[in-house]
Amino acid sequence: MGSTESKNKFKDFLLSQGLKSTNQRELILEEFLRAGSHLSTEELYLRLRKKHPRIGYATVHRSLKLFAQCGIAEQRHFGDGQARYEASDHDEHHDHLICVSCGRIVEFEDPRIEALQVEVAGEHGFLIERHRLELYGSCADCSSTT
Amino acid sequence: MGSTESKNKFKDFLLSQGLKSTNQRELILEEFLRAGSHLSTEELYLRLRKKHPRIGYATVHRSLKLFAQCGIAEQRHFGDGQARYEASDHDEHHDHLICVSCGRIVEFEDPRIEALQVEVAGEHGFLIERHRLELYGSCADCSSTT
DNA sequence: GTTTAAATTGAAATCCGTTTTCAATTGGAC
DNA sequence: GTCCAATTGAAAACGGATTTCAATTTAAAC
Repeated sequence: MGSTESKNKFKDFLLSQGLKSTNQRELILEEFLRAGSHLSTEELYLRLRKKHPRIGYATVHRSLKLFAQCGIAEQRHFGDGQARYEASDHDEHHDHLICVSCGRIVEFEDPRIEALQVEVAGEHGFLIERHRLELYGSCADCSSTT
Repeated sequence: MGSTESKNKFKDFLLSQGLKSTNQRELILEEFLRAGSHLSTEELYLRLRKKHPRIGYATVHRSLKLFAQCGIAEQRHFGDGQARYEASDHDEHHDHLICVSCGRIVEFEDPRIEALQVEVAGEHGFLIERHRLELYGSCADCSSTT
């Protein structure tokens, strides 16, 4: 999903919900899209504050929740105790590789794993809605320097 | 890992770490092993308090952490914001199916998925230490009643 | 059994990320 | 411009996890 597309989708969402388009929401969305994925609320807030010191943490928090509701962002938890958000790309689902040493996060997808998940769930009578697959380990850089 | 085995392992662990074997720790471990898996600290604490009103939440919390350190328990997070603990079974790793409707948690394992994980990680230069795979959906009971 | 030093306990306080409150401000329909 | 509802930011509240600390218990030494 492109940057313009996300912005339009968000505007449509605001309209459809009777919500207002504000300067803060535009600034926050722009920085969110620019900043790359997997940012925590805190990180996005700090980035924004550099240029726009009058934006409050609560507004960043609320905006990220709106982005998630509207479908242009997704909330993730990688076990470090804080929520992270990434821009959605509805065409392609993906999972994550997380380097336990440097924190690098790499996205991947594998249809074979997805298929097996459905199969295994079926064997237990489950109908899958969503899943979470995270692989924790060392990335190439961190493995070589040990 | 049997109940007696876990108790012995915990005693050895306490000795090796210069920690003390106490009445509370024994009671908490017994209830933990009896209660079945995926309990939160709160849940275990409430169960214990029925028979032993003088046991404090902090002690339950600290004991669970010790169980995890010693290897007879593992901490899990299923996205409801609180940690859960399950008795370890070091022979057999497993993942989880979680029913989003009734909260039922079913364990499963699939070597084919595990193998693919290693393969995919390798393609990205990662060496996997551990992973987390959770499938969220409706269990048979909940699917049929809708 | 008594003494003693160190570990443990439980209640309460603290931490820390998330979420809510509320008075002041802003958006946008009219 | 007027008006009402939505929004904002600072601060407070929240909730689970963790720590503090004085009192207690453990178990090793005597």
